[in-house]
Amino acid sequence: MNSPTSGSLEPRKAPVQKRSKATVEAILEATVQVLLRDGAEKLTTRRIAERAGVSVGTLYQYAPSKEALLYALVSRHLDLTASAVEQACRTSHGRTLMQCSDAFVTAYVDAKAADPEVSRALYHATSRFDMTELVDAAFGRLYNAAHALLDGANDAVIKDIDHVVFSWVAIVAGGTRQIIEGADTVERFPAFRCQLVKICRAYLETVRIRE
Amino acid sequence: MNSPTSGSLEPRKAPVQKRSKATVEAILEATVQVLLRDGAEKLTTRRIAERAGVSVGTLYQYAPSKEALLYALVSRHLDLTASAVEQACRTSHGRTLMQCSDAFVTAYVDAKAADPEVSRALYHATSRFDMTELVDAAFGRLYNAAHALLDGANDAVIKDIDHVVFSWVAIVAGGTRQIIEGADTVERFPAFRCQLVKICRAYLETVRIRE
Amino acid sequence: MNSPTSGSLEPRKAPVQKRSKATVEAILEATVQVLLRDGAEKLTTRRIAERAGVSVGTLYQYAPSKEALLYALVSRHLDLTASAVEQACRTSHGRTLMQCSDAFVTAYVDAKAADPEVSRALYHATSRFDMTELVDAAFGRLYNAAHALLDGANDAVIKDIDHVVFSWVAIVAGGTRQIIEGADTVERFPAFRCQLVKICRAYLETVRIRE
Amino acid sequence: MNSPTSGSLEPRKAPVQKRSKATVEAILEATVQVLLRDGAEKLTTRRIAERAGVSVGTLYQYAPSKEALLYALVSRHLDLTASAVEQACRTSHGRTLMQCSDAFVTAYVDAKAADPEVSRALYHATSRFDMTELVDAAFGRLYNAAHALLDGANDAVIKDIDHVVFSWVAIVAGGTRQIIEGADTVERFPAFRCQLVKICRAYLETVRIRE
DNA sequence: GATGAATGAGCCTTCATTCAT
DNA sequence: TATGAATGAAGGCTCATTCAT
Repeated sequence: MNSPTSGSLEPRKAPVQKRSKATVEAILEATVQVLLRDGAEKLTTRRIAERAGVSVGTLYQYAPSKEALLYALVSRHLDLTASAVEQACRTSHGRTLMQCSDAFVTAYVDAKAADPEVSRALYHATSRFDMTELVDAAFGRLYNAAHALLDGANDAVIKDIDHVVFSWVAIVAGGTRQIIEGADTVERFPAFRCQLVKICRAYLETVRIRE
Repeated sequence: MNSPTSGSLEPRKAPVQKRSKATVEAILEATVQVLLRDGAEKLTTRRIAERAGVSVGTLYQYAPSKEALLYALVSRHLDLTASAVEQACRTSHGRTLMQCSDAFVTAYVDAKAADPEVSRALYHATSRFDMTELVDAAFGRLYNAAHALLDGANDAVIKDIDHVVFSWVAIVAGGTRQIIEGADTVERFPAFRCQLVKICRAYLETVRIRE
Repeated sequence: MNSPTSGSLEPRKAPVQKRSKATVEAILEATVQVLLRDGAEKLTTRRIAERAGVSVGTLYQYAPSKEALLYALVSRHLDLTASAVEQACRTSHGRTLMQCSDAFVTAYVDAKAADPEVSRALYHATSRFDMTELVDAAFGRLYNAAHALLDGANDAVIKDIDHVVFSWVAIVAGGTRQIIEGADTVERFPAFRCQLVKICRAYLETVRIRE
Repeated sequence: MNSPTSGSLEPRKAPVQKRSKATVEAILEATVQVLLRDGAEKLTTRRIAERAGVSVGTLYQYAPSKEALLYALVSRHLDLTASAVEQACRTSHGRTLMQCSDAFVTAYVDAKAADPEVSRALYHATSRFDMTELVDAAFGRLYNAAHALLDGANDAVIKDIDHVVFSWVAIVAGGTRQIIEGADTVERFPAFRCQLVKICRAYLETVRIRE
């Protein structure tokens, strides 16, 4: 899932020791905090280090660059989401179309909603720093998972499956982002989740070929 | 629609004279150009002024800050979109639910797809510089338009209309953004548009109360 | 005489206006001053700007990098020296071997001794920042000039002229540098100059083939 | 030979134990290696320690600072050269002027040419970090040795001996440096050495008073 | 003694913004 | 009114040096 463009985006040293591990975690956590409180604009290495309670030097001992920090953070987050969705798809493989739909939607939404603040911060990071590759890779995984899932539904065949998958993922991911980045995230989320389930059921119902 | 955080985001002088107006236009246009060609990263006042064929000094005569430039640009873009959607909603007021759905969806999508590159650039700008208020205001308009539209459908009453509107707008706007910011915008767009129409029809169908 | 390695080492803007020209001059002069007073170690852009009485920003308006500053300075200095020597060689072309020797030696030494402080500063700069190309180019000019000069002497033919030129230039340039970088530059220089003249006469006398 | 400006430049602990001595040696050797391979630009304590196979902490146990390392290195190198020259002078004491000349020149040149790469690296180091005192001290020894040597020549008395010694040493040392720092060190060196011998003979011949 | 994680001063450079011409 | 030279705060990052383990 990694393919750095220039210069390493990999952590500089493996956090073998406990202390180090904690430091790395603190730095990543601080990055999110700063992103959240001060915005991507003010996300400076000094602020990150400060919030993490370490010096800039220490920060650079673990991350080769500011960009790499975001890269790591986003990579991890996307991986978590993709994994959760893949897992759900595997579990629901062979069930009914409606069950598949629900599984996919709730897995994705719940993954993003688990920590909406973090999700929001990383949405910011993603569009500020070019992370196209990371995002594309993650979406590739989602497409594959969704494709396999629909293919395996035990009570349906999907017409025009490629377009369906593409559009389905788009509205699930895009809709979710819309909510999370929006003004009143938390309160509205449960209702949206509920509606999104309906939307997807309704949609897939229309593109199925009953068997 | 404006409520700047600090300092005015309004143009410094009203472009009463023709020349002024042209200059303002050139500057805004240049801003988009730079955004498009060089990316948000390299969007500097010097570049903008250069591309616009004026000096930095002149630029600052018409815009109080770089941020204001983006603000104006995004504001205008969002306004265009919202207006297009409002127009479509007005036109389709009192028609069937399906007609309403199609009208809303296609109006929104087409507004964004008219110049996908510009849309993409402005998505970037939006998340780079905090423009929450602008975005929220625009969404407010969309919500209102959608609400009125559904309310006026001549063959349906919508259950739980607030949540429906909220979620509907979310997937339309979010899905569209997803596509536009994605890797292969242009090719995939028509197919997505087509599916999105289906998705919304199917959804609204399920939340209607037939009359 | 210029062949920058990476990134431009050329001045960023041509100093067309008087003010600009003065600024550029002040910056270059300041660079020498800092080099002299604080040493190459402490040659920072901030110090240079400070001493020049301008801001760092201004400094960077005229020089794309700190390295370029040194590059320009050294380039100019080497060019002055080489030009002076070439001129002297041209003037003495066709005279006696002893006259040629004297002309070359005094031209070189006097060029370097004109402002020993500056010469010293630039010796430092030269070995601190890689300016091999500049130095090599300048030496190339010296070799050529010396070669032509000896070739044109009206009362001698030189044995093994390549080696002679090479060694001759080496001791003239090297000896001069030694003195200038040494502890008591000023006092000792005249005596050295006088001896160097003798040295070179004696040497060339031994490698001549009388005609 | 040492009179540091601030802080001691002496090793922190006398390397009484064998292991210590070996460590010190490894560190110094590593310093040269890094200087040679990576250049003075990249001569960092971390790299030195790494190459020496010790930790930075250990490095600082034996050297009070990076500068001290270079100081020690240069000091040793200059001492070697000066010693070699002194030895040669002692050996040739009382011989003919020409023999004395040859002895001095070849001793110096050969000392520097023994490992031209190291010499070159240390020339760099010398002008990078202010080592005036070290260099001056070394030259003092050379002057004394040369003075005594000429004084003791069995077939000549030198006119104006102070100036002669000064200039003689200057061209020998300066010329040699010129070659070693130049582009094509190795190939040209033998020829230069040969010419330098001639130059010095010719020179001293002209300043002798035959007895 | 040895280690290497942590420190933080300080470096080079950019760029939004101002203001004298 | 237009210009663009000048400003200087601020950013990312390095590296000599220290000190708890």
